[in-house]
Amino acid sequence: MTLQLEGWFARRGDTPLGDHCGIDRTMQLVGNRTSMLLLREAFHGTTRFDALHRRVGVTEAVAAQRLKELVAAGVLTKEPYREPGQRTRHEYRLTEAGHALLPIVIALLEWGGRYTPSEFGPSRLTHADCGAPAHVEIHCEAGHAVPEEDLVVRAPHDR
Amino acid sequence: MTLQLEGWFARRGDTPLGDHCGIDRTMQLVGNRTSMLLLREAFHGTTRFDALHRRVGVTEAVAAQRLKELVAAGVLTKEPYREPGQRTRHEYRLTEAGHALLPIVIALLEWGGRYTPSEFGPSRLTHADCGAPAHVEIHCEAGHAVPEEDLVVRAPHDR
DNA sequence: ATTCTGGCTATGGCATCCAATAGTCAGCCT
DNA sequence: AGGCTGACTATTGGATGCCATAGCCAGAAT
Repeated sequence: MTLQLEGWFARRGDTPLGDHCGIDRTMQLVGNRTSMLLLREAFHGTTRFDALHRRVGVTEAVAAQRLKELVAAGVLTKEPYREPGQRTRHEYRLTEAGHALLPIVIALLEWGGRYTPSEFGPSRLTHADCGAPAHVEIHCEAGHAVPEEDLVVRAPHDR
Repeated sequence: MTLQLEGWFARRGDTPLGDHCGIDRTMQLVGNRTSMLLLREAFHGTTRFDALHRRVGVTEAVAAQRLKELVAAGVLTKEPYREPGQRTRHEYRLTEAGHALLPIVIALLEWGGRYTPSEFGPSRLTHADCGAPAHVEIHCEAGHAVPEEDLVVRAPHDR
């Protein structure tokens, strides 16, 4: 009913993992509501400060602060651009590391849609090519869907 | 380079989504470091208060508070049990909704392992049945892996 | 009867997150 | 020249998250 642990994960005592755990490090970087919602907007294609802060529904001060952190964390870039006849502005775009956050964002979206009540239904995810419903899943490189009890977590450099 | 939006998502102005967004609701329930780490331990099979608070590395007061919230959110249950010759204790176990958080937790783990520096390497995930490396992916029900640009997000009850 | 352990609760304080309000600055528009 | 807009910065204040320390209570062990 739970994961299978290997390496020293399996026989550790009560010592906390602390920064050795990727979950912890990820949560410290992007584990707050505003950052996740800003990332949602970035995945929706929103690039400008004004739209970002408005669509997330947060004050400008907070949006500016979180965006600065996300740029520092390397998940967004702030790049100058100019539309013809406009002055130079900046746009926020996902880096490769930022794009790699998609499974987290979609997993949050799916879980919320399924397990938290809302007067509106959940968003539906589909594959553009074939139209079939899409979901976040754990898959192995041999192509199998991996259920929780078949997932092995091996601690780094085994000892 | 971004998601494909359908329904009113595609043509909304600058109105914030607020609680209509599952990401937001999920973050409000479990979007903090301690809750995620407690969930990590739950997936590792840890059920007792003492072990949970020690292995997460958080004070008892905070652990008690977060566990209470997780139970209230319906992702953990607190059930009495007794070992022979021991007094009644309580164990914290994942509910079905709790187990459904696994993709979020694993996605956080994978991203942290790949994009945040650590003196130790990342944890390795494998499929117990075939031994192949495993990852969190977005898949459609027809069996295709869905890249970001082919993922369609349709707003609830299209209008 | 006293001690010990597991599982908490209580208190105080510091830090972070957020809202609300106000102000700044650059440059286009009139 | 003055106003407007986009993109911020600054300040105040409240709520939440966390730590550290201390205390409480039930029931087994002694």
